[in-house]
Amino acid sequence: MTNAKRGRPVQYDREQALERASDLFWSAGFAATSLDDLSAATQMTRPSLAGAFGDKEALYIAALMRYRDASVDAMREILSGKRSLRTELAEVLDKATDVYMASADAARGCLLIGTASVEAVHRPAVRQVLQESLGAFNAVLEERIRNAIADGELDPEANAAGLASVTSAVMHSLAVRARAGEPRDALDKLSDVAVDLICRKRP
Amino acid sequence: MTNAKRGRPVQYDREQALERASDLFWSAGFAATSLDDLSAATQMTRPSLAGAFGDKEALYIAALMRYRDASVDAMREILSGKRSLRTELAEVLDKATDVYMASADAARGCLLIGTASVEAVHRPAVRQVLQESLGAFNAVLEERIRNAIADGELDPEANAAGLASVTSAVMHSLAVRARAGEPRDALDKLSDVAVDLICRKRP
DNA sequence: AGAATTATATGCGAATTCGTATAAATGTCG
DNA sequence: CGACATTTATACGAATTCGCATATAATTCT
Repeated sequence: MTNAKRGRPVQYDREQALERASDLFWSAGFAATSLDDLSAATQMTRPSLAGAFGDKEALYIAALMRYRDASVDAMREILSGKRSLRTELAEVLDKATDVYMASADAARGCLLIGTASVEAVHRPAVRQVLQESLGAFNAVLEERIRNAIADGELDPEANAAGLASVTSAVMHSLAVRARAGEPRDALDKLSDVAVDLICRKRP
Repeated sequence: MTNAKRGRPVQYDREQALERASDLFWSAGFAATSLDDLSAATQMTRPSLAGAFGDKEALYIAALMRYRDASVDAMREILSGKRSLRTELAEVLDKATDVYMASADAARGCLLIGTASVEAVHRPAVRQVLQESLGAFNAVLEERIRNAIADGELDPEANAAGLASVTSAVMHSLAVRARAGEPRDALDKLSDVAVDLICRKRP
């Protein structure tokens, strides 16, 4: 038996192509990004794109998932539990804001919140990825908060799920506000207040 | 001198046209809504649309502003100060969620957050409307919270601007999560926790 | 009544857009 | 070296999309 790859070998780098595609989707959104744009950015012809990823929606979803996986990993790393919850949460929000405002031009916010939200209504597959992704971020937060309760940094009766949900809400808002053009210090103020509120013990 | 309107009178109702246009933009977003769609929904021909509103972006912006003005008014009405801050904030979030999930089909969230965010990056005019709108909602919240501090419902040292910002964040998140397909009770839980957190007095 | 003014109706045209069909290229296996 | 498998290159076609150009309708002013 033989097991080597038959046929002409692929010339593109799948990961790199996804990254370039993400860049376009991230700033212009799904609907305003054409296959020609994607073809030019990835250096792949349209038939190659189709062969590698399927149609435009499939490529978009692959880009969303890659973004989410990397982002969830980065968040989990920060929330290692080595430092206080307060410190780690502040860093999560700070680093998220870095990403949301990273572009040299207008801030692009979060790929998922900023661009998948629009498509979610008419594209069930996108909606599902978005929902699952929001849930994934939230789960990481909730687990870390649960540990903080167990460690006594938060009150024993604190509501881990609820506090995680509020923390998620702040991230969603940072993403929206970044894309709306709000300045960095406005976003930082929100983060500061939120961390204070979330980490404050009961009266 | 004469001052009556010359020429053929307009047949369309500007307000109604804007409402119908908003409906399309709200569910499909700006980029995925064509002028033909808008023409069909408003019962106006494309030249009439152009004459009445300008190009597609101008029509979109008019729809955004109309939506914002109505929404800010509704919010201001609820935050009249006749009841406790806690009660009024809970109603704001509850009524907002009603709107975000009103559609018979997939939830559409907030027209501004759900659809203007994507366009904001490449369309400065949209970005400005979005930013101003977020600010307008926030200002109404902040004023009401300031009153609650003066009335003693909140601590005298409470940070009105900060608490308003967090309340805004929760609304942004409700809008995003609605569009992501999250169920009503998940949104309500977030609202409940947030109101508790925001209205809780210091330890 | 007729001229002037403004709105609506119809339709054209240039440009995009997306998927695929066909042909050429580049590798492996016998 | 030749048959086969798979990717890339080129190009086509059908459908949209948007703005405008031209023609028609409805109203007011003289």
